[in-house]
Amino acid sequence: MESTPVTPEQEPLETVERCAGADPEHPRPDGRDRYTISEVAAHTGLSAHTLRWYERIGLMPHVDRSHTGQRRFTNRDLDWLSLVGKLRLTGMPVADMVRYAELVRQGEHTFEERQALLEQTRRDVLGRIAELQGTLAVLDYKIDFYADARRASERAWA
Amino acid sequence: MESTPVTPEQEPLETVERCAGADPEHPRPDGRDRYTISEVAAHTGLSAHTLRWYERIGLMPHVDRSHTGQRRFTNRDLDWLSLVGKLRLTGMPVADMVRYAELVRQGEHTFEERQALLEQTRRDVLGRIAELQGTLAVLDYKIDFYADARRASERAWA
DNA sequence: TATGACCCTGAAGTGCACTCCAAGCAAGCG
DNA sequence: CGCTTGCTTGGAGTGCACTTCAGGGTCATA
Repeated sequence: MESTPVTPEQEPLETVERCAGADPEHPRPDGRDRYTISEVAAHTGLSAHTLRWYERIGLMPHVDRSHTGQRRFTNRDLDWLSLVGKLRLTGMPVADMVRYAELVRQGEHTFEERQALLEQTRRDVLGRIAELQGTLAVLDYKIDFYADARRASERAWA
Repeated sequence: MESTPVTPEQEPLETVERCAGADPEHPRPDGRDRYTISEVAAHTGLSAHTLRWYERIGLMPHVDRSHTGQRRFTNRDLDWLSLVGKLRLTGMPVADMVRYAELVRQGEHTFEERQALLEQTRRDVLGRIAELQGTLAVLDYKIDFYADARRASERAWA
């Protein structure tokens, strides 16, 4: 018995939060729009604990509740979590994601600041990729060294 | 007054630990071979605390001491730290670096395991780069969205 | 209606990689 | 000689991102 009917006019939360990060490997459980916390946990790979914690620290845009107070996540929440998952993969600290969530809550006049935040993140990601590629050079150098040394010592026994 | 003369025959520690990760941006302080902890901190960017901590957890191959018990790092230590720095950039956990350091201490018969460890690290780095590139797609998508939206709203005022 | 799986909360705990602290020794300088 | 600066130690503290706990309430099904 779910008391709260789906309010058709929720705050906008921008279509942009909807379409990015379509996730083909975890197909959304069919046509429903109200998921329990464990369903969302299974879908996102986050633990139920983590989902509650995200909500507490302001990283979720106000999750719906059933008449008895249990969380009921919507498809919009799933979309948001998919974006959060991507931002987490960038290495963005949680505090910055909370900041971004705040900006989204504040409406369209924060577009500029949101864009700036994502552009900074983009630069960080590019830098990190470059760093990692730098480590690959050293890794390859040393892997080759060990491979050569082992080949040489085998030849010595032949 | 440095008591311990530089023992010419130290344990091998393999030439490979010497040559990888030559660091052109922090030129080594000229021809010396005995550095204080703060010199090494300045050179590596690590704090003196961290250098002591590295030693305590077994991530350093036994650092030399002056007659009064102060640490005296050698060029070999600097080389090792430069490698450790690279491994740290890969995201390798400290525990794994300690494992690698143990293998180095144990001598040449651990070449195979060392190679395997670095190859696993290499795979991890490649995976991480792919992840990051995946996030770039989402970032670019959303940055474009905000840029377009802002351009559109500017046009609306014109 | 009873049972077992699921959900709720606030608070405390965990693991990682440092980072800082207190108390003390040692070297160089006026 | 005193002062400052730098080094030593063991142990405690920090920040982050969860994770677990204690002590309950709720839901579906037999």
